[in-house]
Amino acid sequence: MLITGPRGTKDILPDASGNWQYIEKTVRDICRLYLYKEIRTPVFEHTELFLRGIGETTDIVEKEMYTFSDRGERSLTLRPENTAAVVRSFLENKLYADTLLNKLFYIGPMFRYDRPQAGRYRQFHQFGVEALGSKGPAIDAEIIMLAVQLLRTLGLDDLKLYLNSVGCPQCRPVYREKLQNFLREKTSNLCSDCQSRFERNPMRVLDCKKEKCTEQTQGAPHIVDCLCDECSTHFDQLKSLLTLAGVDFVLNPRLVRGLDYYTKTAFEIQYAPLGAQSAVCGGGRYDGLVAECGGQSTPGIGFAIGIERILLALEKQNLLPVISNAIDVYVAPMGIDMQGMAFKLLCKLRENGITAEMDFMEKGIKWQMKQANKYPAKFVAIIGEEEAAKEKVMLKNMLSGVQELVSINEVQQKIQLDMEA
RNA sequence: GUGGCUGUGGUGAAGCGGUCAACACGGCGGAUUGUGGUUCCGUUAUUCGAGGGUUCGAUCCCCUUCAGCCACCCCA
Repeated sequence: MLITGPRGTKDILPDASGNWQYIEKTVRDICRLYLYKEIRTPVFEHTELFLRGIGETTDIVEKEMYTFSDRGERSLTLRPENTAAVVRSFLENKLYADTLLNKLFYIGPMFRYDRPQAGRYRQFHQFGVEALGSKGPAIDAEIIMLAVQLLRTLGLDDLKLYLNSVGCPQCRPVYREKLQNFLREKTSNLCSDCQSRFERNPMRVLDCKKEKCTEQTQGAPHIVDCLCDECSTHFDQLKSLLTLAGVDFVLNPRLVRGLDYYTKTAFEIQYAPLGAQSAVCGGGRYDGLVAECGGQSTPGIGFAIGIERILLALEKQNLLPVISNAIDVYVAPMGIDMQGMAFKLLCKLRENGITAEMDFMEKGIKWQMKQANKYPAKFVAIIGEEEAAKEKVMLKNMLSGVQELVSINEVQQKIQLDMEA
């Protein structure tokens, strides 16, 4: 039996890597436009970072992390997300000393021990953005616009932007208690998951998709009605900024993020045709995270986009660019004796920036012509005994079928002339 | 982690107890040994995800296992 790749991992094969490069390039272009700079952090961190950053009772930490001890008995974890690591790096490298506002992005693999499904892998890739330093709503709006513009640039519409505010340490406990009071006598009617959520994280009950739970939560108090003045003003300002920017959004009072560090703004962008994996982008504000990681209290906001899911969406909509294998010249030696001359020509063409290929399989002219046609090649430079004797090449234009005998030095000129035309 | 469906060549797939394991694409060879895209011909699965069992006989039935997909959970 062959050794297979681990469950939930996927090879990005030659035919698909072009699609990844296309997305990565689009991401980088947009980030340049918004002046977000790339940060690259390690794929593993001290386990402690995620316990503190993401929250010990979150599903990610409780059951989805790849945690192991290294040979020095350190507990390490393959990053399940990258915000905590960016914050760690921000503090460790004192990025706050360089500028008041740090605008960063990352793109790379993340790891979660989940049950695999289409659009859900154990090693998956996220593009994410983090802005550290500003507490005002304008940066929230910018971040959301970046996500929206990226998805639009890729050609995706039919996207829904859901928005909510989850409050801050001032107002959230007040809301939490209100919600618990509302749910208290209904707990017996909730699903078993929600019964345990009632104590631990009552806000997640609102997020439950089970019909009986949704029924019970009809008329539940909304957090947006319980926000403190600061959070409420922030939320109102964000909404008006987004309206000014011309983006549609849907207020979703039930939207709760799964990571503990979120405060105030929470948002999610969904692409409905992906079914259960429709959440294509998720993010929000995390004003408490930097302090939680041991730094000076610094506000922050960010989001992450799942690249596999974007790819699925683009495939579904037929929005992926066609990647061409076209080449300028195929050099075809007729027989092994001509190989040296062919190779010399090949090298010369490439030195001059001409996309060229030759036969490495030592096949006949017929096979080589077929190959040339497959790429397709604009020209084939045929080198037979007769041509070789004269230090010349039979240059065939594959489109017109016209061929002429030219000297080795002329090949390049002929091709460049054609390329300009 | 729970439940369901699926697993046949490089790919897309028929077959569902005894077949030579269809067909299509692709690959390779030829017709056309100094010339491609069309056409035609030939060839391409000691084997049906892996392991075990039932049976005279298993791709087909049963069990185990692995993997993928779908829903839940969670999330990007």
